[in-house]
Amino acid sequence: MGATKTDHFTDKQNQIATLLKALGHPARIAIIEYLLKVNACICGDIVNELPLAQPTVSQHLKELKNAGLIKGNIEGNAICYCIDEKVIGKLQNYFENISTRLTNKKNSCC
Amino acid sequence: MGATKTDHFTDKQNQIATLLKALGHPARIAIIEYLLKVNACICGDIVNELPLAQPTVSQHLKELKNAGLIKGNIEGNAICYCIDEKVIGKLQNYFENISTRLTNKKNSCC
DNA sequence: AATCTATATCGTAATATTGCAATATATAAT
DNA sequence: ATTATATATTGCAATATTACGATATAGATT
Repeated sequence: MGATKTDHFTDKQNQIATLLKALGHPARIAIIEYLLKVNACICGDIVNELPLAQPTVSQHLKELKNAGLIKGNIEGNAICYCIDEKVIGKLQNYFENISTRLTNKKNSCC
Repeated sequence: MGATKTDHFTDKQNQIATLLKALGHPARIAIIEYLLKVNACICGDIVNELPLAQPTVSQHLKELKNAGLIKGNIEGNAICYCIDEKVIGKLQNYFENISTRLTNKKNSCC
């Protein structure tokens, strides 16, 4: 096999999994953190920041874009990349919800 | 290639990526959500909850355990699985931090 | 038009992941 | 001791991911 059985899970589960999978690689975490660090949208520059070849970076950017985590606007002959706040908010809420439910629970056995 | 170049990134980036990668599969999200839903540690039961064969579920549980997201205590001839609150808290903080930094930033171009 | 710069796509090799049948292990119950 | 139950491990096939060289594309500059 090798193909994930997405059809057996709920849409929400698949959506969250897709987002987290997209962030589940250090290069893509590094991209997100770089976009944050410069505190602006980046036009160019990303390839030079990462220890990976240009096609590899391009591929990682594509995956982040496909997952909806970043947006890319064409800006002259460069592309302006930005983090999508909404999606990050979604993830924040997801983990916040889990956290509160865990603290309310008072684990008995572990 | 095919092997992730973890050595080129910071420890923190690799740690976060490892956690998110472990959660980047709907079956593992479903496991976490089931552990939450029953509001207790689960001894047994998980295999019957998921639309996957027992060895597959066992493998997913192992990955969650390796990433540190769940803990498993042997309880008779079953195993008692629980979510590790600390690690979830870490993820919550991570996304909260990104969120606040994003709202402070007031995206200019996107 | 020719050239430069930035990014994307193609092709491909190396490796990792997903899923499961078969089998092993280990405790519980009879 | 034998059997039942729960979970893990092994082995393997199908598929996905990662990485990059080569090449394509597209706007900017000269």
